[in-house]
Amino acid sequence: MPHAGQYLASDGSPAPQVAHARRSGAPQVEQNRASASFAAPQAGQDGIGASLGPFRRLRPMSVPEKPSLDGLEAKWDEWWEAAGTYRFDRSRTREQIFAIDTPPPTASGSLHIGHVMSYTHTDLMARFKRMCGLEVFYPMGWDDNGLPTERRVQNYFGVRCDPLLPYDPGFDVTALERPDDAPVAVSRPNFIELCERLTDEDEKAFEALFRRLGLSVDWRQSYTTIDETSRRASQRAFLRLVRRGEAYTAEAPTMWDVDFRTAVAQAEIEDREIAGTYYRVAFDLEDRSGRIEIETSRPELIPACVALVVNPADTRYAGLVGSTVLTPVFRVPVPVVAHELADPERGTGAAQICTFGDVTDVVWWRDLGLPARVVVRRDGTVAPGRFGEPGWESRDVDAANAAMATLEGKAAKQARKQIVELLRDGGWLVGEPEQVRHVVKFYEKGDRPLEVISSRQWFVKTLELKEALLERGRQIFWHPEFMGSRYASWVEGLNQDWAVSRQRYYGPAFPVWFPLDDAGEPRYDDPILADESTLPIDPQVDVPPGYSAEQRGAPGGFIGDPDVMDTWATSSLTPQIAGRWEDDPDLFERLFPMDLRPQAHDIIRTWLFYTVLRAHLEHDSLPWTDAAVSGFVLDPDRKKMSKSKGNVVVPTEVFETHSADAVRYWAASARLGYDAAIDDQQMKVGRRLAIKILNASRFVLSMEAAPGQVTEPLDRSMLASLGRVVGEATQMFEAYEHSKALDALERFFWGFTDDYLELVKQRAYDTRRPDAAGSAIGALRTALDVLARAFAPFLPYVTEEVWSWWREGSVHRATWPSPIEATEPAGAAGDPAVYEVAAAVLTAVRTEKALAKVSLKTPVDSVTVRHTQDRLRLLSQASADLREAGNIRAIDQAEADEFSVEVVLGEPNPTAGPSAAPNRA
RNA sequence: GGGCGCGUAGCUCAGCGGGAGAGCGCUCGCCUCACACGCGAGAGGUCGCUGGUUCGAUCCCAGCCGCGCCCACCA
Repeated sequence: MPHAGQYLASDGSPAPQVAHARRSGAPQVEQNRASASFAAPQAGQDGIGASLGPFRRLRPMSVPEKPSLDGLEAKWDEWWEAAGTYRFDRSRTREQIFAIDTPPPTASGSLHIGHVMSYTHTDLMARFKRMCGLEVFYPMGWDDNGLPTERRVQNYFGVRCDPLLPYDPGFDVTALERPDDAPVAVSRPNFIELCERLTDEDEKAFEALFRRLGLSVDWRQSYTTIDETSRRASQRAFLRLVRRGEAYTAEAPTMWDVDFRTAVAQAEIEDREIAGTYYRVAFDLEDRSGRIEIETSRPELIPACVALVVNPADTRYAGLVGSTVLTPVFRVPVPVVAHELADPERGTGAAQICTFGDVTDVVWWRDLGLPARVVVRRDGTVAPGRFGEPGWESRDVDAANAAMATLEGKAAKQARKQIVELLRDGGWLVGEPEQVRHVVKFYEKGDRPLEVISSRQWFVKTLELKEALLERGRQIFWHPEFMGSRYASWVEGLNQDWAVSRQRYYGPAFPVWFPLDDAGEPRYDDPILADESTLPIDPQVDVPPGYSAEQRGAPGGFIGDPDVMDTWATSSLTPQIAGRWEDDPDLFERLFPMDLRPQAHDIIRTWLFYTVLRAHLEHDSLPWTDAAVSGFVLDPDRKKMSKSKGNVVVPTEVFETHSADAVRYWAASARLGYDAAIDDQQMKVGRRLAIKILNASRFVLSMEAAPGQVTEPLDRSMLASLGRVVGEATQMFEAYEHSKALDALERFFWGFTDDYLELVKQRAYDTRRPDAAGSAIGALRTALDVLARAFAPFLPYVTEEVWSWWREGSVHRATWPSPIEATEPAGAAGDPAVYEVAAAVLTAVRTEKALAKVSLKTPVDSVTVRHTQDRLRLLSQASADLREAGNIRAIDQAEADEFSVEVVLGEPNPTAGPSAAPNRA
């Protein structure tokens, strides 16, 4: 990792060696800032010499002979670090600061090209705001806690966490013996150490990649979601939720992943369509007067059936509501009940209510006050039969338990197969099972359908806040605007409070203990909360106030809450964490609420939503004013990239192939909110632009004549046009339309090199006319100065390089150009039309030459331009330049309504040869 | 089922009430003293479909078709 300290040690010089004598002094942020006030060369003086003073003495115009993109990234990354170019100055007040709530990428696995695009979008805005004079707070965070890391550690080291094991201080993972390849059990503290070790490596790799991308992050502000600050903030915020009654613990049915063995929240659930089977099953009425048939895809839950439900308006079942049926196989008497949610159109119109098959079951169970008979355990297997016990009534207890014995220990699929046999044998299976595809809920990271399992969890109240949260959403400035509707539809669809506890290991613990009663049973309704001043704490290690360590687990003593927080419980506090909430109130006050939340659209319902929720509850405010939402990166066939498809683009490879500036150019061409295809061609275009900037700058700076006052109408016209473009780009940037800002600038720039440079080239060389030459060079340098700054957010490396050839400090601390500044050197504003019409005629001349297949050097005997009087008058002001650029002997004008150009070519240049000459190498 | 977005040149996309555009790709040409990692030019489109509003519609309105995404208590 390039690092200022290391650099000093190895080089002995206080700043990186960048081949410029003027950089031999230690770069200072203050100096850079001072140079930011430097504007374009002033009219009437030597714009270069006057401004550069000491630089000119030391090294008059250091422009490389053969400019290249090679090596720029390493060189400037190092220099920016040493110079502290992107360091945040915390002495600024809130109004002077632009604070960004950077997304902390999951530090487990690898960064992909989607990160590259999204983070580039953020960096564009950071650089723009910084150049506009705002002090940008742009930290980086790493999201290292949570399941992805645990899973990766398990696979990487071949271990699994066993919380019952004691810590082994001498544990050496490299010496692990793994007979049978089975995972080795390690203690929770040892497991966490492994998590830290692995994420630490990833974080280094991530930083290297982001530095290469040229993110203008202040790396001193970095945090991780497992570090002490994050844990303290998470625990503090949680304690306050509990104290305010906004979080509570309860035993309740929750969505549960049987593989990870943890509760999951609504936000982490996704629907997947999978193959399934509908079975029609008969329930006998207790009075033997008939049967009620239901359809179910989960017959294995029949032992957990507590009622049948029909719609109250369904006449087919009207007389049956209130009667009792016996469940098949298990002969459990259950009532027939009515509920609005029962859909007469589905299946037979009657359904079994089980504890619990899905969320609807929970609703019915709650609304109707039904008992619970749970048969699925936390690992997803069927529990032993308990029929005959209280609450487990059966008309044939032995048969019921015998049936359960054949199901016990089986996972859903096997149990289903087994019970279908029992149903068939008993004559309860009606007709043939029907194969269907149906939608089932999955944990987004899981492989098996979710179960609904009752367990004790911590919840944050969200349902009662729907309206307030919708209003918060309306207060956010969304970029693009339509992303606000995603947030709204999510909030509207909330159906459960946020389950924030996870039965996992690698995350902030709940700063809570539970007292044990005399029987040693935890009193969950009476938690002992940690003191805020002691945070962060680990309730498994630390002892609650008023207790001694020996009382842990003993009757009358206490136990620590064994769970950890949902990863979003921490990352929903990124503004508070990065802003050192409560740890550094002075800093926090200067940052919060922040300005910008950048992110991708897939985590609106998680990260964005939860962040809004937390700020609402804790600060009664929005966490930031603006949300900039990037789209996804698709492969060239517009398919989503995934490892399984093998179409994943590795960021380091595209940097190697195209350069970081080129990759940024591609990313900047994509608008916020819209998906973008990975596009090699677009990166090549970006690379071409970067190289063109090098060459054009070199060309302009290598002209020997002294820059002078910009007096020529064509020069003034070009600057007027530039001023207009700068104004447009500024407006676009402010509207978060970076791609349009880039487009406007790029369009101007190519015209600048193709037309303007060609038009004034000869004059700029003309030593016999110093005023005319000086006007061209003055205009060229002003344009160069403005363009370097305007392109700086997009192409930080190449713009810094060309800036360094003749300017002091960093271009990234220079001021964003203003339209006035661009046109100022021309005195009064020029008329953009001179440039426009001259370029149009030049193009017409070129067209003739191209169609005649002759060299562009070919002389032109005469050109007749027909145009309106106005335009012809403007054209005359550039006709000398035009004649030189097109090698034209005479330009005639004729008034006409329609623009047209007549070109009479002269004799071809004898050395170049006409198109007929086959003199190819 | 509800919502959002998108359908414009081979590709990626801009435009949006009155001339259909850019870049790439393609074709042709040019070693023009910054750049051959370059320069110049050309060809190429009933602007998804159908109606409506308008003097006039790619652009506004309605409906339809197609694609993508988000949301939803589809037993």
